[in-house]
Amino acid sequence: MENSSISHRLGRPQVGADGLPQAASAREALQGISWLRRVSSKTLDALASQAVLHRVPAGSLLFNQAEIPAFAQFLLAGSVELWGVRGEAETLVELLQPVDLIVPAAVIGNQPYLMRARIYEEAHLLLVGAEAFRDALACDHALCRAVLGCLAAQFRRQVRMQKNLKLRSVEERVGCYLVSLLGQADRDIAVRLPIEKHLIASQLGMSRETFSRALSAMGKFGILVRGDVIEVADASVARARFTLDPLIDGAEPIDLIQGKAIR
Amino acid sequence: MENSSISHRLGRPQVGADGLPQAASAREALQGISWLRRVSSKTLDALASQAVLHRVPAGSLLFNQAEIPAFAQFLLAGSVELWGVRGEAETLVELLQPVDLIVPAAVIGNQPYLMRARIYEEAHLLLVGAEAFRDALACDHALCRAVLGCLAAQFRRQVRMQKNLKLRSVEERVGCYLVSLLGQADRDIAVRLPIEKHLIASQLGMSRETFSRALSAMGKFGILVRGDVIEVADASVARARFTLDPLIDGAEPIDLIQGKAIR
DNA sequence: CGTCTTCATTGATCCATATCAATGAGCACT
DNA sequence: AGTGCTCATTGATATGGATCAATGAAGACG
Repeated sequence: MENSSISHRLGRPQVGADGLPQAASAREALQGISWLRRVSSKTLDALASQAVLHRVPAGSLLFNQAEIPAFAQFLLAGSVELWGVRGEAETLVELLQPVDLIVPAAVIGNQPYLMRARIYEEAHLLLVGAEAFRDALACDHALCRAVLGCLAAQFRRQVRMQKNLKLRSVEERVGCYLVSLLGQADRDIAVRLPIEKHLIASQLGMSRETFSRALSAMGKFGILVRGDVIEVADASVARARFTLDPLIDGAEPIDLIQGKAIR
Repeated sequence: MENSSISHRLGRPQVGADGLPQAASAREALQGISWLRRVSSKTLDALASQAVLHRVPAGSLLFNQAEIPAFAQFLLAGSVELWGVRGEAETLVELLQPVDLIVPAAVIGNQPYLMRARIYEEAHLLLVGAEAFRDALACDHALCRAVLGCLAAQFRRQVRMQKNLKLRSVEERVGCYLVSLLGQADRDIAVRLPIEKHLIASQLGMSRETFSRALSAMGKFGILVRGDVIEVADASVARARFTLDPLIDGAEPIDLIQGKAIR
């Protein structure tokens, strides 16, 4: 894609290259997951002994809808598309970012997956046999709490998305999406779209064509999209038109279980 | 509303009347929650000592969006509307049925509610101070597992709804909704809509008018809606047109944590 | 360099769905 | 009976967004 001389705030995560601390072993990988920090070494050992560390290339199918989970999968690096499928049609339900669990809700209850999972950016996964993972949940309280926090964040992201879909028009969804990408800065911002446009369109619940048209229409609010770079001379107009709602657009902290220290 | 002579499969849950075993005390109420059955008496005692049993009339506001949870609320009987609100507009995200926890995701992480909760049918609630509940989660492993199962079911319902919204047209959503109400029977079925039409419309993500029109259009498939009763002479046509997808329309078992016996 | 492929844009068109407005039905209250 | 209320229906109309089809731009590859 073309690239102008803009150098402010750019930086799409490069597919394949990851700057994360490389985990040499499953044990080290588990150790490095911040929201597992309160889990005992013993349990981490037990999990690690059952675990496989996997590097999975972009495009790989992790699992399909209706499959019964074979593994609990920790996403350590890279990213994972979660697709809802119905016949020919499919929709991007979420794009999972590390570090997270890949649909623990299905694994916990040994229920069929409701979504198809595909690797977006080459991923580092840690796989634990589903049964072993459930056993660990049954044995280790701290692990259970950690997963509870993780799942709570996932639930809240779903609620946010349902509100976004049902309470906003296409233009608003696109506008808010872009504004949320901008961050704090107010003048002469340039940000790269983090993923391909057709993925954004699907996630926002519209066709690519509609998304494309909505992007051009953003010019009215001072947002110019050239290729995968969005340029904003003055963000105030856009911010005024597309007021972010912290109860829709906000981020969800994964690590909900804090120690007593937080109070 | 008018009522024909149809007597098959009728029975909207009567607002206010509940046939459930009346819990005289918080302790008994907790005891009666099947998915807490593995939680120790000690913890149930501890919770009960902090808990208040409440009977709340229809229409009451339980909490608003953006509020920080003051209580963990168990829905023992009745039902609760969860509304996503944005300015003037609001949408019914879910209608909670007993026995369930009311948005534990917010309570667990001490995060602002993303939804407004209102009593639909007069409800029996068990309230536990949020902090006390989090402490109990921190102390009791079995409770933690039970909540994990509860939350997993809630997450999966959200995913189902997002798929329903993004992958189906209005006609399909309405058709599948009605077909899922029919149950097994094939001939001469009459079922009452469980809730008012404007609530169904909001939950399915459409305007009341559109819902109303979609209902009349169901005649084409052998589904007649008269007042709040849907009558079906032969369900085969409707079932053929509106094939239920178990990964969208299925029910979610709340109690995911089974004992070893299940295997 | 040309070709193929993938992804995005753009235009023309159609249809689904929202919106606005009026009417109607059932129900509570006086 | 009459009034007002809520909820649902129905019609007319507008428009948002999907769909179909064609074009374009940017890599990948031989």
